[in-house]
Amino acid sequence: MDSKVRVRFAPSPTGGLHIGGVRTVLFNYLFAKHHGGEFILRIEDTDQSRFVPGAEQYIMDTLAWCGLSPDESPAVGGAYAPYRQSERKQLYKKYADQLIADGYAYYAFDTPSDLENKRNEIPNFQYNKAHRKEMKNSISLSENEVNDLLKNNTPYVVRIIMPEQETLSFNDLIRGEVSFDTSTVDDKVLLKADGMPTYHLAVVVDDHLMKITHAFRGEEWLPSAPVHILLWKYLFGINHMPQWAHLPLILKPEGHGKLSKRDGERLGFPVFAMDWMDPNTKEQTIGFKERGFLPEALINLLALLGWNDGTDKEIFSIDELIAQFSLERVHKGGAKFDYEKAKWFNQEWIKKTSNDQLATLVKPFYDDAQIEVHEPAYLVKVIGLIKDRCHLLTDFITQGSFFFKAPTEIDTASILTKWEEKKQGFFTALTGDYEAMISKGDTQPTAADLEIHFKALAATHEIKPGDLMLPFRIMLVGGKFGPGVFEIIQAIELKDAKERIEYSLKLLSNK
RNA sequence: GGAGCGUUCGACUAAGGGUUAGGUCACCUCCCUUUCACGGAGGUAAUACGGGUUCGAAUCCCGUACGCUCUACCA
Repeated sequence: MDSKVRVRFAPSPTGGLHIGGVRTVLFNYLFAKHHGGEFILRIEDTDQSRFVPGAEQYIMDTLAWCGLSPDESPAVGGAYAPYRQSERKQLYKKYADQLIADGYAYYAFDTPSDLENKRNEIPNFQYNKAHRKEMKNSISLSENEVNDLLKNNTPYVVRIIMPEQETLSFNDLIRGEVSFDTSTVDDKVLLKADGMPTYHLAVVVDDHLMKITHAFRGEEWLPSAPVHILLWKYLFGINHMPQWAHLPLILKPEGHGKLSKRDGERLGFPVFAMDWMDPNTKEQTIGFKERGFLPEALINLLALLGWNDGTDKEIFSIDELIAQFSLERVHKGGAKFDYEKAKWFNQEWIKKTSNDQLATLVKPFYDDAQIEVHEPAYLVKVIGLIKDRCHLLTDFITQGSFFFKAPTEIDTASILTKWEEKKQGFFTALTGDYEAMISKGDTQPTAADLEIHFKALAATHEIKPGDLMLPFRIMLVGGKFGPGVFEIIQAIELKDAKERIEYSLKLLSNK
């Protein structure tokens, strides 16, 4: 048996965490835990120009919320620290030097504008065998020229020499054998002018140093795989290379292409796991968490986007996912994201969650909506009454706020279509009866008792109860929704019910 | 342009040479519900196209089309 399974998620801290990223984390995590291995978080902050303060913390907060905490990370440390590539900067140069010494890489002194000019001059310009002799580098220049440039501290990058017409293939855990002709990829930069490695060098060096056994990443990385394979071959030996798996992409719900932050804004659903505010632009992006998703539901729906266990089962806990997960059942093709189905997953998880737990989860949403919850037990009771009609935690506000304060918006239009004098009389009598019950001290009638009383009163007024139910409901909750009318009264109690009826009656008489 | 990868109902997917191509979301109908939901019962709806191989193809092979990704001193 091989050594212990070690996988890593290696994001660059440039902004909020997209659900595609969360799914990459998930598959890493599931694979690691399924095999009793370790999951490492490594921060790839090699591009200083794109560094966004707070993004790293956001990533860690998101993983914590999702319940996908790493075994090793910049925050918790580990045997292979540091886990931030910017703090590992000095490590990479020696490998770049080694590649140059071994003839696999070279210095290139071209300035950004040199490259830009070249690209403008030659359509589809590639820095490769065909053109590298036209450029300013240690292949085209004499040894003396190169030494002079280096001595004068001329900025340079290190580029890999892509061999010509060498077929490179590897076994992708998801796709099977994939092969490339090395001539189709250019001489990638390995070490930048600022001394930082590019992704290509850093990923190989760090995966080696951190003893990564399986490397998962998005499908968009497939075309650069030959560079990484070559680097493994040159630096550490191809036999030590981790097993690669390129994950399918999460696509836009309509049209084509990768799901992006913009799609969420356009179509009105979250794309980031949690709220994210860009510290530079102050732009706010909504997250699944704040939209009212349970982390279990987000994990569940992401797992089923591109994977299934081969049965009809769709609801999985994280432990069930760990037990069942296998890369063989991960799809090759991308999957379109469907927000309706996402909400269905959340609804299923709301149903699975106890009322007590839901109460603590829902409470912050009530606080944000400035709805005061005096008694936690009352909130639990309300949740029991409305939970079946909630898809999102935020639905507990729209479905439940009237339990805490009388509605101010009353759909009087719906009452007025069939409103008549005798109904007015009925409700006036009803408030009278409620008043009498209150003064008798009978403040806690059951829903069943209230219904019996209501029907009896309707009979004396010679009105069918059915003609009264809808207006009654609207008076109590403001609109055509909510649980049973008498259960509502039982919950909000008689005094409140009476006041709501009176308020609506006043509105109606003004119309 | 080049390279790589992909393609089953509108969406997520099952079926790995033999099924009336199954399930879930969405949509429609009905039942339940004196509201809205939940729940229950039904329904509409798919193997991109063209060639092979085979007694038999969604499944294997070839071609075509379409789509996606990459083609930065970004990851």
